Amino acid sequence: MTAPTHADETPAGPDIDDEVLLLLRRADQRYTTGRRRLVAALQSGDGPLTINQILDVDRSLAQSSVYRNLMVLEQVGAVVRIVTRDEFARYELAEHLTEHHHHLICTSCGDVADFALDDSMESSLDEALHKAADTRGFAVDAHRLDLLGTCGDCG
Amino acid sequence: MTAPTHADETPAGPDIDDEVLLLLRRADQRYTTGRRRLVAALQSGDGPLTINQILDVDRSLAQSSVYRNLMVLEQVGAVVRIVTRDEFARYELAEHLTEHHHHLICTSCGDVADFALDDSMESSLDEALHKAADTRGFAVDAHRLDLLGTCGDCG
DNA sequence: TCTGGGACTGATAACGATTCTCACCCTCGG
DNA sequence: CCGAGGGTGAGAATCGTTATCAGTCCCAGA
Repeated sequence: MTAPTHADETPAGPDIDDEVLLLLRRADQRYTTGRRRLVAALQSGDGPLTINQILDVDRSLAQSSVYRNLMVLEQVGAVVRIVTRDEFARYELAEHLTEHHHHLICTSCGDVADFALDDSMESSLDEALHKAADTRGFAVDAHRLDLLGTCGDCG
Repeated sequence: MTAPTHADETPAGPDIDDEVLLLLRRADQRYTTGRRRLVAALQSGDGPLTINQILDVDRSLAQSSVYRNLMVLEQVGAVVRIVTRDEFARYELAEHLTEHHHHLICTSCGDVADFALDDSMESSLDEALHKAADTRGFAVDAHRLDLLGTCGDCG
C-alpha cells in the first residue's frame, strides 16, 4: 500500500471517496462496498493497475463485478482506462482525483508507473499542442504522454 | 505521411520498400508480394490503420496473413503497433521510415491522424522527458504523445 | 416495521479480436 | 529439375472482456 503523497489511514482517502461518491450520485449510482474496495485497490499502486492486479490486491472482489464497476466508474468519470502495448487494459483514478501526470511504460515487464513534468514545461507543451491541433480542426480534450523504455528493475 | 516525392509503379514507394527489404533481410525474412501489399496499404492512410481498414484497402489480403505479417514487420522494426482507447489495434510504418509525429485521436469516431510538433518544442520536450525519467531510474527508448478530442468531421 | 422495486452482485455463458494449426504453395540453392 | 524451408490462407482455438440472469441488498413509501 503506497498512497502517493499523504500518509493516511482510511481505505481510500476521505477526499477521494467523497469525490467518487458525488460522481456516482450524479449518475444515480450507489457507492457500494465493492466499489469502495475497488477504488481503494486502485490507490494501492503508484500507477495504473490491470484487472488481475486489482483482483490480487483484494481477493474479495469478483472478476465480473470489477469489470462492471470499472466500466461504471469510467462512465462516471472517476476512473480512466489505459491501454499500453501489452494485452491487458489498465485502470487508474481519474486525474481530477489525483494529479496531472504521465506514464513510464516498461517494454520489458509491462509495468506502468506515474511521473510528472514540471509545470512550466507542461504548460508550454499544452500550448503547443493546442496550436498544432487547431490547424487541423481538431478540438483537444486531453493529452496523453507516455515514455517507453525499461524500468529500473528490468534495466 | 504518404510517399513524399516521386510517383512510381512499385506499390509502396521505392525508398521505403528498400528500407523494409533491408530490415527483413537482416532477420532472414523474405519480402513477399503479400508483405509488399501490406506495406503499401499502410501508406495509403494518413494515420495508423486497423486490421479491417487494411483488409478494406486491399481485398486480396488474407486476415491471418495480415496479422502474421504485421507481427513479423513489427519484430523487424518496420511497423509499429498502436493501441488507442477503442477495441482495435492499429498499425503504421515505423518512424524511421517516415517522420517523428504524434497522434490526434478522435474519441467520437475513433479515427487516428498524424501531426507533428515544431522542432524546438519537440527537442525541449525530449530533454524534459529524459530528465524526468532519469530521476526514476528509467531508461527511455521513445515517447508517445497523443491528443484526445474530436476531429473536424465529428465536431 | 413491512413491502415493492430497482440497483448491485457473482457465476457463468457468450463474444470477438487475435493467435495458432496445418495442409498446401512458392521460392531459392544445388 | 528437385528438395527443403519459409509463406500462405482457411478455419479452429485462445483468452480478455461483455452480456446474461437469478438471487441479494438497499432505499422509499405505507
